[in-house]
Amino acid sequence: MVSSCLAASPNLLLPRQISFPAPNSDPSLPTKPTISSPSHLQQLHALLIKSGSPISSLPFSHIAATCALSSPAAFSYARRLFQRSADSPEIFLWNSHLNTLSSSSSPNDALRLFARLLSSDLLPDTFSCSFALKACSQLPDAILAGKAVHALIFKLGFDPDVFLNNTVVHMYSSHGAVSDARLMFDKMSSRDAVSYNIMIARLTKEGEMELAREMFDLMPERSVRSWTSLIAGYVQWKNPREAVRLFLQMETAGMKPNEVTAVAILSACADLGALDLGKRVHDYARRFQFMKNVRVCNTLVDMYIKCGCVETARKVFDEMSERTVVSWSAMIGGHAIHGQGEDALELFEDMRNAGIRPNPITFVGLLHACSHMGLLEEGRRFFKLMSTDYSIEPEIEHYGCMVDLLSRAGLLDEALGFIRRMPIKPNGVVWGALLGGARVHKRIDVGQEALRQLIHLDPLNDGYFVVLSNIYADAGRFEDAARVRRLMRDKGVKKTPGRSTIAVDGALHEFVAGESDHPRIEEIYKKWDELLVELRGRGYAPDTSVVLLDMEEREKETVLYRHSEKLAVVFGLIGTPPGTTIRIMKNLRVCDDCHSALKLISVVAKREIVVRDRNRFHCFREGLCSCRDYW
DNA sequence: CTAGGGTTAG
Repeated sequence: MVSSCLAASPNLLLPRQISFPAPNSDPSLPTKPTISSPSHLQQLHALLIKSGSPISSLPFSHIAATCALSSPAAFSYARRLFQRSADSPEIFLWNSHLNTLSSSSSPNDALRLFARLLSSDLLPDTFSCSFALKACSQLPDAILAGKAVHALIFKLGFDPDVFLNNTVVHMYSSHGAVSDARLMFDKMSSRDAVSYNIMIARLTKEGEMELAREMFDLMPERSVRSWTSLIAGYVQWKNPREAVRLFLQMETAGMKPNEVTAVAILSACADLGALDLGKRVHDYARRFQFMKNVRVCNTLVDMYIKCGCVETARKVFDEMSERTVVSWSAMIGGHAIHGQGEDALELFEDMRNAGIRPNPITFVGLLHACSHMGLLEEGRRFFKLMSTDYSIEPEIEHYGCMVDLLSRAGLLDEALGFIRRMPIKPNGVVWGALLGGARVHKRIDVGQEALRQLIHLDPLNDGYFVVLSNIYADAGRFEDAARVRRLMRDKGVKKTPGRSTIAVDGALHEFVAGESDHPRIEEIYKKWDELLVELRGRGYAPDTSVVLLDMEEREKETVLYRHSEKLAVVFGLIGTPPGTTIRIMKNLRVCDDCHSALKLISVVAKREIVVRDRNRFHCFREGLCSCRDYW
């Protein structure tokens, strides 16, 4: 036995009230090949010797891994084996088991082994402690155990070790103890890039982007991971523009993006509809063999979907070597928002045949597909199927989809009954779906009820007031329409202006309804006037009922002609080569008048026009829209 | 033998 003057003491170094799980005290521990008596081990050991096997540390560690957590007798036998291994110090073997266990499915075992190490006559070294901390980081309730290890590290005098200190910072960070992590970070005698990266990652998760940025700017040397963490943070907190800016800076700084960077930046491209950059990242991913990474492909598929290129998305999807539930759900949802309900449903069959289990998000996609295409019975079937066949209980999103499905199909009373019977409290999305259906089917009564609820649930959302006001105006009840607008004004709710963006020659151009500060606005107006003549010739009549302002008919028309999506499309016509697809993004839903106009423009100008609005995609081509006017 | 970043809906 190794003797040491500290031999009896390590347990005393631990704060009294903190205890590690006692060996074998956890009955819920998964049964693993435990060795109940030393004799089994001895047989195994004898076999090794007889077969002339060189007693390397490999069989030793296997023996020890199985018996170290078994009966006390087996444990002490294992220890005797440890001590006889001549070529490496005993602590090395402990550590290698700790390593295995800390990254296993039950990191608790690592803590149990660590506790045994502490009650032995050996002292843990920096490696042992780092494995114990890793285990603590992975266990949801192990922050106290982590603090105990931290105390031990301090008392054993390991505190100048940067590597170990980083593990401590990460342990606190992984439990969301930001201030403890920060305290440790500040106290450390020296810090490296990893120390900063851990803090940046935590701060971005907390949404503290300014602090994260400060750390990033402060750190002496930034690694690919530093850049990637910050970029991913901006993406997560819906600042994709900043993410892209940082990504371009990163390239300038000569850093090489890796798979994780690609995922983050593709996600930003999806948000922005930045197809050009997305394509560039796709090329890059191909060049550096990123395409075998499922997550890269999933995000790429999503990027193409959100940039209006379903076909390309589907091509990437079809060529993937491996597909997870995320891949299938993304593609199903993609077909759905592009109005390809049948493809979505077919893909679900393929998914089942591939043996992939759908999750709640898969069903959001399927229900979306049904509501966008008016597939009433299929929608009802999926809604039932999710709980009966897959025991997935519908969440608020699923209820929202069902209300959308029913009310757009004209079953407004059923939709209302459905809402009243919902086991969870309906939210703004649910009532908003009902309101949308009420507009389509001109049901003033239902619209009024929906708005009554929405005023409480989502009081600052101007869209609802606008819709109800539209319903009134459409029915010729202009007084009521005006009353809703007054109500809106009294409540201090401002109408969100419509904004449409289009990328031309790599630059993003934004048009705001009614505004005229684009450098080529005169050209745009002129082109529109020419176009208008042709449109009228093909039966276009401005539908001024969508204009809620109090003004003369003539003025209303002008307002209508300055809708952001029209301006953007016209700019697309003069700013891009003939025959190329025009891609627009809009912050609100496309209005009825623009919808009819865009259909005609696709014929007159012989262009495909893809519009991503708040809800879905509209692809205008040869006078028709992919939504089949059901939206 | 030890540490850090990522995907689908709303």
